[in-house]
Amino acid sequence: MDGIKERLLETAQALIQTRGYNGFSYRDIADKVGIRAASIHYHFPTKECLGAAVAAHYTDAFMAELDRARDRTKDPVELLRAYAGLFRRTLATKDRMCLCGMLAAEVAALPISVAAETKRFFQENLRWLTAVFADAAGDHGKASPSPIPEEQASHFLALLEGAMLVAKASGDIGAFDRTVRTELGRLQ
Amino acid sequence: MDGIKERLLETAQALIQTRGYNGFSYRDIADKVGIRAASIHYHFPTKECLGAAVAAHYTDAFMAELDRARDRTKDPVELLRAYAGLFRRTLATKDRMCLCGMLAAEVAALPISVAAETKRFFQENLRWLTAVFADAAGDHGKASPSPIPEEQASHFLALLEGAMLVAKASGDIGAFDRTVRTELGRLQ
DNA sequence: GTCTATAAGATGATAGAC
DNA sequence: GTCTATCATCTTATAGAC
Repeated sequence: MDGIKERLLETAQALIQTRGYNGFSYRDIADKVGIRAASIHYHFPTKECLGAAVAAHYTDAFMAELDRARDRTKDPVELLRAYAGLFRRTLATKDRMCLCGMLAAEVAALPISVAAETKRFFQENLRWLTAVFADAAGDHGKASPSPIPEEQASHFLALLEGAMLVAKASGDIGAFDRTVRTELGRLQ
Repeated sequence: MDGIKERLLETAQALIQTRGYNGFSYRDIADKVGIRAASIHYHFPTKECLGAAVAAHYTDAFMAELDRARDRTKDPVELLRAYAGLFRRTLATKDRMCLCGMLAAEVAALPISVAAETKRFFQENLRWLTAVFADAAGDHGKASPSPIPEEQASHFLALLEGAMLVAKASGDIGAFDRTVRTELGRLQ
């Protein structure tokens, strides 16, 4: 099951994360995997199929990691640190953008099924983050104006996606780290 | 001076903002402007020239608007509200991504001169925002841990760029508005 | 499952007429 | 300045052999 289909998915994912959906071709994948471009159509008949499969696989893997983190700890700040860590790993180890952050920017140019999978990534992430922030609010006895969990979630996700863009444009991952550290410190 | 060169720039800008640098062609521009694709090469010999000119023009116009805002008021929160308003206009009136936010995501796939202009946009924006936050810090007599203006600038820019991505993926501009309103309220 | 061959169209770019 | 014509190359996708 760790066959060629997975290698195609991972290679396509890397290409989308660095070049965008319209910035890669079947041939680019073929050259990296060591197969002919036409052969890819056997596994993924169209580029839309491939793109949707990549986005779905990415979202599922992402959410699975988040659920594992939730099994390890219930501490909200610790969970948010783990959450930010997922984004950091993408940026630091491969100099890639968040797959769905990239696709979100291009959403107007995407086939519908790819756009739909992109939307799902954000929906599920916002749901997970909202639960974490709602938990955190319950911890303290509602101090100060008590922020809305949904807005905190949207804020945190936007901050991380944007910090990745700033880091990529500046060529400085430190910018991402500083933004995350400050935000986590503020939440504590 | 409001001739065809400007129409080509504006059309190319709109295409990059919605489809990305690799998501449009000379023919796309030609169809919208009412000229043949080959004729564009007279004004912009290569796609790299065109891309760099679009980014440069965008950054210059953006900074010019910010300087005008600075002439109107010195109130930091009012300036940040105006700053966020520029991003909102892009998102709301044309459903476009910030040009350089889009290019930042694709930076690994860009010709060097286009990547360089993208970097300049972020540098100049961070410089402007840093000055605003430094001003704001001087207003009060250094209350609490006194945040670093450079980090506040990077944070604010990242938040706006990311909020645009979240809004685009969700198909909900309200998400952008809520994020901005909450952040401005927090800064007051 | 992967290959070759091929289609049908898009792409960035150039040459030369008007 | 804009056109037509043309180029070499790339792109997604299909058909059929192995």
